[in-house]
Amino acid sequence: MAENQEIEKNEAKEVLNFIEQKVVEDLANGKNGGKVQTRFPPEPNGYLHIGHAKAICMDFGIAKKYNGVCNLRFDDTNPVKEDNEYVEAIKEDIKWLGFEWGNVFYASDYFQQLWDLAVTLIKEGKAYVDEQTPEEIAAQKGTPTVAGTESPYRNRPIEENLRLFQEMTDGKIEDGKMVLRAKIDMASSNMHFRDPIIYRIITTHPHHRTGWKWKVYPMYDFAHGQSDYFEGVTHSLCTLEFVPHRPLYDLFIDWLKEGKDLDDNRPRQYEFNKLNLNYTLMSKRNLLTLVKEHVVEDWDDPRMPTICGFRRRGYSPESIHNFINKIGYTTYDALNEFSLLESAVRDDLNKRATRVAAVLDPIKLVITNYPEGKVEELDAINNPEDVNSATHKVEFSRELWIERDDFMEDAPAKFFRLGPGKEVRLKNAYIIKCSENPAECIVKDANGNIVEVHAEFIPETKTGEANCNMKIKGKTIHWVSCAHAIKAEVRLYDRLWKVENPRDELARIKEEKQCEAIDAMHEILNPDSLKVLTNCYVEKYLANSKPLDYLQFQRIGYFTVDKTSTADHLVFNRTVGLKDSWAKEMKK
RNA sequence: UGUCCUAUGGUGUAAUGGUAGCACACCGGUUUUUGGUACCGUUUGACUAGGUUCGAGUCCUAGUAGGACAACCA
Repeated sequence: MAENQEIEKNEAKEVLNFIEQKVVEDLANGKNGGKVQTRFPPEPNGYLHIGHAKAICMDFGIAKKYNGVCNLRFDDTNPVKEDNEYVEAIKEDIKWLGFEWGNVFYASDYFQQLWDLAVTLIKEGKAYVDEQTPEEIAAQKGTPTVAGTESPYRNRPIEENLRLFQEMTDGKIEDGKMVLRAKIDMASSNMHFRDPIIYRIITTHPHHRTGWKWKVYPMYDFAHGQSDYFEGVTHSLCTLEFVPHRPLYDLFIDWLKEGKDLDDNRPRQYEFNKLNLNYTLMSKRNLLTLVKEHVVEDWDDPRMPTICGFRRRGYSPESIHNFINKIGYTTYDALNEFSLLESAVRDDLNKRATRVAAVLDPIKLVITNYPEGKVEELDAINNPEDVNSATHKVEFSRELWIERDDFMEDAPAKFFRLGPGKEVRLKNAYIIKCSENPAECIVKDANGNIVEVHAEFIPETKTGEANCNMKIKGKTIHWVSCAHAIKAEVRLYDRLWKVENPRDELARIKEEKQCEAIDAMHEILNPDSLKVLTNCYVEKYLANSKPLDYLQFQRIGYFTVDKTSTADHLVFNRTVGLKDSWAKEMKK
């Protein structure tokens, strides 16, 4: 009893990550009037990946848990790269993960406010129009260890700045000829303070929402923090690389408030570590390259680390949540093992996947003492993990397909499947036995390849009947009836990259060979990331399966139906293999 | 030769100055009509050196190692 209480106590003791602890603390102190508001701020220039899922679980999770609101805000300040296609895809992925946003906002909602502030800053002598080339500006920026130098345009008259910025806004200035810069400190140890560019001219691309209205667009750093402020965000959560941006956001808000009431409830930014997964390349830029260069089929290729890729691969949202919960949030730049994600998806799918029979590499098994033409309908449990599981029917007959791997002519001692003199149980059916004499149980073609296996069944061992629990040395193997099974295509996916840390490796190769990203990628791409099997047989029950159904091909792995699957041509994707201690044993 | 951040088993992560736990991975075993699942068990850890303290993984200092920051990207 005392022990049970102790266990309950331990379970009740919830571990809060450092950001949750801050939120709890703020709530306890009555900060922000007890309000919690977060936001998820993607740029609509690509699809969401599992790294975003970590941020989504944080942003939406905090709001949900502490009775707050999480808004979706598209940081759409660069019309050159952004598109509405991505807006819709991002919404779909967030919904699939199971989260609901409060409002949908866009940084472009604030273009006027931001522009007004820019004009105010010019009037206050805090911003100036620079006419130098990007190269000149970059050269003057200095380096992290060497102070920058001031632009010759830094101290031009306010009236002139005002006039030029207006001309930029009116589309009278060519793209790239001028920018608006904040006047801060060219010698700052924080590079972001070295007179950051806050507005640039873009006249050649329409914005996905504002069309051709604007000719000047705010830079991210001038839009992001203020957008949070405009919306009333209380906890502005982001990844570690934005730590040095935080003081800049704070400064802009000070300027916005004209120095008044600076000790306010402004958004407080907290930074956590982003997700790094081994054997996985995460950056949107690189993922875009894979799509554009047709290395993968599309953003939702099941080998992609995108949310839609994992979805098509057969991952459940819950498995992704569980994985994110397990890796946690810290300020340490970690590299997580992919096997942890795989264990999360196996764990979830074990509870929910429907068990079916599929033979991926078929060899014919003839039950020589089973009557020709006879068919029995047997019961197969959908999920043994579920005590209330339904069942479905499977047909048994004289000729079956079994897995080629499940028969060996000369087997090692620990091989408990079929072979001369060996007996196994056919799942949900009978115990069968091969003759001791290889000539009686093996049929070979002219090249010596085994093309058919013969065995006899023991009638009274039918599952559910008196002797069904008869002890035998062999294991239980799966099968499908030749006359009833459906031919199918099965796609076996494996990791896309050969190396554990493709990000670093890619950088190294590019540096060494001075080549393009795509060329470097080809050196570390796993040539076996996709194997298409076209000669597979699945049980008839699968004729009615639908894309994204969670399935377990018994003894093989978890699978789902691909979106390209049709009644005439079934296509299955392998989500993840079952743990295979036999394969491990064989490697020794 | 800057600023900021980080350092706990192989990997990731707990503890909030008081017995270093957990998960994954690994290895071994039990159960099993999935060589799956479940269950049990073994091995494995505080970057280094000082300091504060009755007591330091935790606080301080220095060193070491790693990361972030120099796009008219976000």
